[in-house]
Amino acid sequence: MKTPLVTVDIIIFTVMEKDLKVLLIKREIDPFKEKWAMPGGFIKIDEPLEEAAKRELYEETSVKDVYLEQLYTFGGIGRDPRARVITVSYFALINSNEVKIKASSDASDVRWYAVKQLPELAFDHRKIIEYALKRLRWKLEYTTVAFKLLPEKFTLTQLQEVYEIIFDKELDKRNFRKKILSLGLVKETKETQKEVSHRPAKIYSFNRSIGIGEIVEIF
Amino acid sequence: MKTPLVTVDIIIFTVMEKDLKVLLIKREIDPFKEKWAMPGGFIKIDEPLEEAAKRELYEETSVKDVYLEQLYTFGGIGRDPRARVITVSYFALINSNEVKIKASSDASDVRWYAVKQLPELAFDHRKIIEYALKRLRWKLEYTTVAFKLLPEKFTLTQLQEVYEIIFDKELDKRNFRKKILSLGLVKETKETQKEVSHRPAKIYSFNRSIGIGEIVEIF
DNA sequence: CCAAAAGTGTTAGTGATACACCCATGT
DNA sequence: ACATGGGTGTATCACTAACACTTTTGG
Repeated sequence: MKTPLVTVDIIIFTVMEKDLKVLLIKREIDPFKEKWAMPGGFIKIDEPLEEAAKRELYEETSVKDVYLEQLYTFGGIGRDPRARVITVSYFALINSNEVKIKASSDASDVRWYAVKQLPELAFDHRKIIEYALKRLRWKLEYTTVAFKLLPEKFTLTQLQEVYEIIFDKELDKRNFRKKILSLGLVKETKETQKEVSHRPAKIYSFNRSIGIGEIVEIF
Repeated sequence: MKTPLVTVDIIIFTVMEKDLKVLLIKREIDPFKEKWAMPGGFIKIDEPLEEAAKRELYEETSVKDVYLEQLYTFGGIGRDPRARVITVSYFALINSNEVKIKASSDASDVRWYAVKQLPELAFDHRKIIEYALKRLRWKLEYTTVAFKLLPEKFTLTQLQEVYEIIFDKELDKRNFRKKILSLGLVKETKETQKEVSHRPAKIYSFNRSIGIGEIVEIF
């Protein structure tokens, strides 16, 4: 029986330099040579899907330890000019600290692009990124995944910036804090910001008694 | 290159006889001979995924014209004892009127089962149904899909019953009506219920200016 | 006139929004 | 002392939740 090929693709987001970014790789082979694409590739016959996604991400970008969830399976005919290929796409988040270490890990053909300034993309990857972006906004509104875009310890202003950047909208500082604190999502640490030329902010950490990705209506 | 096989499976829900039901088929061949399974099967090499889902559903159960959306892609190794099989599952809703015509369409080995009384299921289908049920509850809360479980014209009590059955929880009649009417989800028709031995209810229809499945916070 | 389900308003409480000033630190 | 971002409270409005009786029809 003829059966389609199966790939996984990973769309990984981070917040960096006050911008929402995705990690892309420049293709070195046809089809779509020289175009940019999300990390991904064919799955192995004895490999679970999510593991394949992690493996491809690590092989191609040296990025690991990310929040990962399945996004959608794209299976239109003609996605790939060579053959029928079905791709199971995964949605990943990583915090900007780890990114600094890993993004430049190999050649310069792996880059973080601001989602507002994407280059020409291979396959149907633009469509996939748009879909992922909707999911990301939804996830921020209704779950606690935002914390996966921040390091272990953060200030409330940093947290608010994550929301503002992704929603592309300013939020009221007082109301934001009231909401986050009343939901008990974070706990204070004893630390404060260092070496800032203004009043230092309190440092918080995520309240681990609430699961990351758990459904909590935030806005 | 070795590549997995790809199937689609459809989990179709309806509300019937004051119960939430799913359509299952008794398998006539191994593996899992005599066990019940969701409709589905291998996709064709030149067939879009969603079309494959519709085709399998129609071939196996004569059910068509359903609300259909992709649910999740299950790809664990060992799902199918014969080979590596990845299944793209679809989530479908149909209203109980159409069901009456079509459910008994062929042999008695196609049956609607109450989700609370499922028989022994093939493959990982129980897990898939549980996942679908969570999605269904979520969809009812945040979108307008409930209307896909009702005929074109319905009473508010019928609508409320759909919610009560799926949430497995009683709702306040006055508050429910206030909410539905204030969201403008329905419009009154000129008709009323006939041949009931009590005050006849007004008949409503879905307000088509709001898309089915559109996100609207209902509860 | 009885049974059955339809239909309808008010109140109290909770959460959302809008808004402006003082505080702590480094230079 | 000034510049910078950190941190805080209150009032209004909208929405939610709880709750019981009257209406219309058929039998």
